[in-house]
Amino acid sequence: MELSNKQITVIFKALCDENRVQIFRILQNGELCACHLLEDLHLSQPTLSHHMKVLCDSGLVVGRKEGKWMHYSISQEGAKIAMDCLKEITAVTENDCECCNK
Amino acid sequence: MELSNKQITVIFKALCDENRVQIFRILQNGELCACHLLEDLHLSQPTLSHHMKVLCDSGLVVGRKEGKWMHYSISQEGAKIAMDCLKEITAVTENDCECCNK
DNA sequence: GCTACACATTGACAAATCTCAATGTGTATG
DNA sequence: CATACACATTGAGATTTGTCAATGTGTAGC
Repeated sequence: MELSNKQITVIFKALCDENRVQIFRILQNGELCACHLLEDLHLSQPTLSHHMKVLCDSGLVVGRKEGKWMHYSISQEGAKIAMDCLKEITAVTENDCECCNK
Repeated sequence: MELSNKQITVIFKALCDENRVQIFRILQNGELCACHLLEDLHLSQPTLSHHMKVLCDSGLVVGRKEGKWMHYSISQEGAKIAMDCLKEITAVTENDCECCNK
């Protein structure tokens, strides 16, 4: 699967904000609904909702609706895609540099 | 090694801009100096310099000065740290959710 | 249907980011 | 030392992002 540069930025934007990183740490204990996430974070409800959208767009988090509640959890499939993507984008072919004669 | 939320955001900011992702793709062929990177990108020299600073700050890219030239390359150590970090932050302990009785 | 609740969306503002022109810094070369 | 080159830094403008108050949407319970 070949991802575009744009798609890659969407994935890793999930980890470019301190509050979103903190959300990952909280979700590591398992699936949680938004109202419980809100208790652990110093954020307004609309701001949390915004961050959850960014996280879901990245594929690293998935939401599951159940009645009034939205349950969020870390996606292992999403994590694997991000992992593969990171591995692929940092892989090198170890060629020599044409401009430094090493 | 325990990274702070802030440190994690610095690492993954490297991959949050399309031009920077493209720089990774170019550097996959091996170390390159800034002037050659500039040839392959539709960016001004100051803008490239800005992006290279963001990349070096992330640890995913390292710069090596040689006379007038700065040679940039992907850091395998940095890549490993980012990989470990991604793995750690997306790991779950598989607890049940207290609010959905599943 | 009315009310309460959980969450999303909208709108507005502040802060951060991306970008480039201009300028600065350090290095080689004549 | 004067010039040219490679790159960094500064400053300014445009865009994007993070944030919250206000409002909208859908669901459950009475």
